[in-house]
Amino acid sequence: MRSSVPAEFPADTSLRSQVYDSLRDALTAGRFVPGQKLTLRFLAKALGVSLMPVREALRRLVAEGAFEMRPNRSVRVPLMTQAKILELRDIRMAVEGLAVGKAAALATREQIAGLRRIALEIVAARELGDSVTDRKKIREYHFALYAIADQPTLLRVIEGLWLQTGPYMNLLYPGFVSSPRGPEGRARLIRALQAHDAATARREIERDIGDALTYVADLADSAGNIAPASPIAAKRKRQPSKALPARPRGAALFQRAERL
Amino acid sequence: MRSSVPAEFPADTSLRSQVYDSLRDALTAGRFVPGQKLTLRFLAKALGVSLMPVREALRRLVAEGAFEMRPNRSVRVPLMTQAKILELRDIRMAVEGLAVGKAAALATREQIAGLRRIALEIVAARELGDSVTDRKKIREYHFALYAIADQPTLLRVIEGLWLQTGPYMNLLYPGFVSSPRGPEGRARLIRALQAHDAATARREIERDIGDALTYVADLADSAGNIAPASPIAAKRKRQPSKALPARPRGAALFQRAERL
DNA sequence: AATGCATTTTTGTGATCACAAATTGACGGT
DNA sequence: ACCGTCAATTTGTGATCACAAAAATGCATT
Repeated sequence: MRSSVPAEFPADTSLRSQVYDSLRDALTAGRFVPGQKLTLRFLAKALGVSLMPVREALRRLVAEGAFEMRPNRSVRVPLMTQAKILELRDIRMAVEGLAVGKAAALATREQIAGLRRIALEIVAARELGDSVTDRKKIREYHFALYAIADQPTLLRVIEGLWLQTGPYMNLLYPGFVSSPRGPEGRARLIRALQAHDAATARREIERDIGDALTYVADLADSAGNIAPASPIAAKRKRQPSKALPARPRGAALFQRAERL
Repeated sequence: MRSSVPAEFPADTSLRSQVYDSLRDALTAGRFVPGQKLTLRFLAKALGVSLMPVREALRRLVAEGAFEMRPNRSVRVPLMTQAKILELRDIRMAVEGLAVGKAAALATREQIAGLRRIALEIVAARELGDSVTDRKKIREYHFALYAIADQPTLLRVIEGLWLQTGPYMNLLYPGFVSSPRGPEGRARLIRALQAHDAATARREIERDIGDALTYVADLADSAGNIAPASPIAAKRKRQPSKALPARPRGAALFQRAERL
């Protein structure tokens, strides 16, 4: 009886994973300030749970590189540096390119049709200016694509990279999405999948990732980059705040996560 | 003043990280049986600590893919399947190839000299038949190489992949190391670094990883592969154990981690 | 005013406990 | 023998507490 698709997973109901989801969503939505220190008790109170679930969720996110643990044993939101974005760009191009190459060899007609449907939903959301569904569908498209490769370990690695890339992806809006290259690239990629042309498909996804993250990297200096390179520099008295171009306050960065 | 090497790190003294190290070492040394279920209380008693440090260490290892958590919320040692090894092979070729390509552009004379020294120590250990220092030096060589690329995020990803590959690497001994291609490959790679020839360096590391893990994958069927694809198959009565070539017992797999 | 020092508060860590879900084992019926 | 069923046990989860290290605060001295 049991179909290859397990119908429905039991879904983890533990408090720990709920807290994990909350923190992950808050992070990728950019609701934390880069460099912000996160204390267990603050998060526990904000989420209305005890320390334990927060401890475990936070530790997992640290292990996945979403947050970082200082030698002081305190956890903070990673700083946003141009170098890190470029690093993630190159890793993602390599790894997701690998996945797409394998997907090109295996893609079935149905899977390709599914991708095309999602691609249409993306342009629909974009025409409405609905950036939140836009992002959601972009993610859905990419992971549907990588799932075709049928490589669970590879997929895990990619998920980890997306988690680390997540906080930066807000910077794509609204400037980058106006570039009309996205839909064309997806169309070319889907055609390459149909033709089982692994090289072309791979080139397309690499260009996709490369363009987006290069754009984000160029913005990184002017945006949230508080980033002093050394902890020593951080001890310097606050500059008169005139040196930095007055951080874009509207850009949804706030000092204390008020409601997560 | 401050040199690029931070002299000495505070070093984490928490029980949690000690437990983490113990479990990681036991895993990569192959002291766990693939599929073995790990309970918190058993590990806590074996290591002489309470549940808490084991909980956190185990959770971290699960997040890193070293162990896997079943929907039942129990943790077990991942099964060893040929497909997974081939997956890890391809990912590692892509990612470590990327790192070496970057390293080739940056390698200094001193760094290259350091690599050559380690390469010599490898052949020395290998001549003595000392497989434990062999493995240690191989790891040291690879990570010294990747460190040249100076990409911390990339290095983290690679460490995660090595952690997942670790348990399989015992299978390289003693058969694979007798192949004399290793030293030659390292010599060619080092020459390519000197010439800043990124393409050649990359090709060499890919061949290194590819050869080793292809060899391991070929062994996977006959070795510890208990691996039924579906949990249903696992319920089948034990085969008369004649089908499998009597798992190499000397190879340090035992049912219960007696002392870790 | 700025700096050094002692005190207070905050924060992460590890231990212990209570509880519910899952696993195991025994038992009885078919 | 084969399987459901129920009880006993094991096991993960979350809460709470104690403690030590770290951070913040206050205060006195220069």
